[in-house]
Amino acid sequence: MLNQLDDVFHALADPSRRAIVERLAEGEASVSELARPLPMSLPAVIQHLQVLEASGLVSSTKAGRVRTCRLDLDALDRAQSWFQARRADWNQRLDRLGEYLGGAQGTAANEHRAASTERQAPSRKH
Amino acid sequence: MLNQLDDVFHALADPSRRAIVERLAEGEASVSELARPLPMSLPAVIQHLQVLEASGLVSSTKAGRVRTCRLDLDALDRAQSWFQARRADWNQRLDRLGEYLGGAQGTAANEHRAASTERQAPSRKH
DNA sequence: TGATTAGTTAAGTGAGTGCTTAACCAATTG
DNA sequence: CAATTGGTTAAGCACTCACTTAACTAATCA
Repeated sequence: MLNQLDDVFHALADPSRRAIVERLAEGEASVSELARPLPMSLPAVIQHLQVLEASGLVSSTKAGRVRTCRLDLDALDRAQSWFQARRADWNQRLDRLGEYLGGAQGTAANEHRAASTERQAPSRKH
Repeated sequence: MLNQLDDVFHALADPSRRAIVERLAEGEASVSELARPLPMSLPAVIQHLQVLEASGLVSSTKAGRVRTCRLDLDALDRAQSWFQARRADWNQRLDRLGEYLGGAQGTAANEHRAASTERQAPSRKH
């Protein structure tokens, strides 16, 4: 269960898979709907979907002969929070640096500090 | 220049490279400082650094015989904004869905809407 | 000066990726 | 029923990846 981050980032490193995720961010879709805009065979798309499912970004259910795919927003948020953690580290270092340089507000270090340190709200109450 | 996203996500898909980025988020470091905690040969680390530099996440300069590496926070922010765009799509869809269902506030659709749609502040003034 | 330290280049290897085509199954339609 | 539609599996292939060892350069130190 640990380092799904490997799988998530690997999944997103492919432009076709990102296109699928972008499509699913606008709503559910069947396998062939997802395949239609992509310049490759159906089996290739299914393989991409398997990668996305393995990463946890996408889930799907089959009804009759059509499989419906949907995005797992929580998985997306979990990946995003890695970036936020890096930015938090960065800001913390700048804060310490600014303090060390003897300044209150308005020091050179604090000039470069960016705003968004806050975590996003949880996407589900459940 | 387009789809640096491929390169950035590919770079971050490797745990050793993420470890390097995490280290650099706390401040600059030399090649051997970055290599020390990693269970692999120095050339392997250098190859990872080349991947990170090619992605734009890391830059470096050489002074004497030591190369100092640093994180490019802007590149990190650019990658993060892809996630924010997906969440924005998602929320927009939920909004439309909620509207369609005839509700104002408090509809089932709006219940699931998460907070962070805003873009982060630019990290540099320039 | 010669030894050490910091980093780099080159070549090779085994495992994994992103596709393909061909064959196939199972639900739905005429 | 047979034909079509939606999806799946399997095998193969060119390419890339994450390492390795060995050999090397250049800056600094004793």
